[in-house]
Amino acid sequence: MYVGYVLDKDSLGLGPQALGPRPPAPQQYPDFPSYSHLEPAPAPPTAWGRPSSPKDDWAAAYGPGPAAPAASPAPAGIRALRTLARCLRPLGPARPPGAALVGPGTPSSPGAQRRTPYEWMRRSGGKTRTKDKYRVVYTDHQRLELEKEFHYSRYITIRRKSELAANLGLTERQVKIWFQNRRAKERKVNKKKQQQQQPPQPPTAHDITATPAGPSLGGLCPSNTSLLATSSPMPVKEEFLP
DNA sequence: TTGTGTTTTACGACCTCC
DNA sequence: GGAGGTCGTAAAACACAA
Repeated sequence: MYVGYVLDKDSLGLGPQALGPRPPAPQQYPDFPSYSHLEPAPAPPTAWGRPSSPKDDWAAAYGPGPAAPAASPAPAGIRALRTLARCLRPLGPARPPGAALVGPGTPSSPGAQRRTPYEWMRRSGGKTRTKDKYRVVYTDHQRLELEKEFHYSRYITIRRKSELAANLGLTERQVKIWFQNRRAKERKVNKKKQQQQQPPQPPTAHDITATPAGPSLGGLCPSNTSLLATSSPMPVKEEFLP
């Protein structure tokens, strides 16, 4: 997910606070003064319907019991919603807001949890990830919050990771991996952008030594550009400031 | 409906830092 | 040695053209 997606949320009524430098207001996190996006909203609609759990919960969550009910079977109007969302989202995500977040029978716990039962598949010779529900799809709310955090800082602190995981019903491992994937995605986008801007040239040492923290960010949309332009090279969380 | 391309989660391998 | 970084990749989820 990316800015375009977040902007989508804006267009859908989530408000401008969804992006950009966080206002200094409500100090929900004393050590994180500028962070205010975790409004006391209703519990995030996690795909698995429960708060973050220890890794050992996986087996229980994926156990023999019936899977969590579908978040919502795609209604007739969903198509139209998707089309609309796509129009609003140049680099749109795979799943638009409002669409079914998880399919029927979606496992109630993702990430590290699924490590346990599939261990034999991945480790042993015939490793395959083709057991039903190899991965979950994060909810819009989860992605939005992760995106906001990402736009605040490309690298999440341990403390924020904990908080975010708890608030979003994810594991810390999932948050960590999400950030890793998000950075990878950003690098990919930047690389693509760079290649489009300049004609093909043989790789130079500069290309090879480009640092992840510094590249021009925000090629995703105008608002993102302006947002990131103000945070060069990288925003620094207050807890890291002298 | 189906085939195909893209995006999103998740992992393993490997590296660096403390 | 453990945690977390990048990189490469697998596979599910999804969009869309044919």
